[in-house]
Amino acid sequence: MSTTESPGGRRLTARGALTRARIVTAAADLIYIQGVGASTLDDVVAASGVSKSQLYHHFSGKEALVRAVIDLVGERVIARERAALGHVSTITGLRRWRDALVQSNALRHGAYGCALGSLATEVSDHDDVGRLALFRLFDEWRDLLAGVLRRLQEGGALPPDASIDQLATGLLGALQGGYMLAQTARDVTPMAASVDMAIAHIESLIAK
Amino acid sequence: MSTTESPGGRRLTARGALTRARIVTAAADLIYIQGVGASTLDDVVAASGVSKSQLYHHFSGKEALVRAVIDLVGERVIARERAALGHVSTITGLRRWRDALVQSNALRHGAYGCALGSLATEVSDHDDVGRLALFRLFDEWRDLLAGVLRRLQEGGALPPDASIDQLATGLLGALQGGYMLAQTARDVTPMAASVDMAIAHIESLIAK
DNA sequence: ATGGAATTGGACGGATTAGTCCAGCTGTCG
DNA sequence: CGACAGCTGGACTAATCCGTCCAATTCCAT
Repeated sequence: MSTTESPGGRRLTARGALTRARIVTAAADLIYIQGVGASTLDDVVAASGVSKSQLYHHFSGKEALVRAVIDLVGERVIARERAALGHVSTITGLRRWRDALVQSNALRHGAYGCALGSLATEVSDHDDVGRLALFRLFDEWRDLLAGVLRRLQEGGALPPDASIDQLATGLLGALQGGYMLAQTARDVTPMAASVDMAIAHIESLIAK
Repeated sequence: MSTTESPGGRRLTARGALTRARIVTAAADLIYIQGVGASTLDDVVAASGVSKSQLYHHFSGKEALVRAVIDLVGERVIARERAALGHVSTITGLRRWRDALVQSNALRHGAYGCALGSLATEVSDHDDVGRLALFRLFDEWRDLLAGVLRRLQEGGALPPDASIDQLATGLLGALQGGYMLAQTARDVTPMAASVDMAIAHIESLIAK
């Protein structure tokens, strides 16, 4: 499940695990703001307050570190989305989910985009292992959205012939595209418009 | 309109212009495939077959080159979209536009995503001038889509109270998000699903 | 044609970056 | 407690990358 390569069967003390975690969280923060390419290992060393050899003790190189960052960011996002979507079964709940994302993105005026999405565009064409990890994360996210839609369907709101998976993919796509447009505009508006369109479409399918 | 800084009032011979163009097109190709961060100036020099000093003769540095690439890629994309969308006034025409994009993306199995979109996520948080250029390009693209929707509206297909601009933004957002998911999945399917959802929504607004 | 500006070639330098090495410290387990 | 494996610190290297310099060549205006 995890792409992190914990070197073969090595022991890991509590202190080692803590150091490792400090490195990954510092790297994740840097990468979220600067991007993968602009974040150097020296940056990570400085930001995390560990030494170079510790970094190379825990990771075989930059690529391995980026993969660990993907895992961490993925866990964070999925945990957040699971909490937000896990029990939603109404259109109102879906709109609340939208509101939270829009508000959170508005705080930074659209900057940085989606932590997972930005990672995806920068990593996907360059590291196949990382790409696969991101693919699985997006799939998990899509599944959470599909769960909401399925509950809507089971509750009779959505017609039985509605293609849940395609709708969930479209919803996630609209969100991601909206993030990107908002990042470029430094304004949350296009992100809100994209998600709203997707939700409006789902609403339009609801039997009146 | 252009972000390219042609050094103050200098003359530019035909040969100079040709060299400049060779540099920018080579850089654009490299960046499309490798991304901005992974493309070095030495790469550009090697790929374009010009010398380092020529590059620095025509551009003040990497940032200026990237901005020129944004301009070039932007012109290409906008020209393509203008040709594809400029006179579309039916849902059928919109679907044909979708088919062309999906087919083209399918040829590369989703790889590389949208030339403009990938550029946007990598540049937006790092170079404000480049970000603004990209913002204007996306706005122009959105305008082309809005033109189609407006013609649909004027033809009576779309109701007069439909918010053309928000629909165009949603359509563009769905396309961009679809590109990103396709890039991560190395499969065009999620891109098709995203755009299809947006088009289906527009169709659902059509008065029956 | 001829002087000056535009253009070209490639070697070079300084800074940064990824990655190495090793000596010493710390924790764990018998 | 003692030995061994994990862990830490930071100096060090090799490579890469951005940017500079300058001499040689080509082009344009007069």
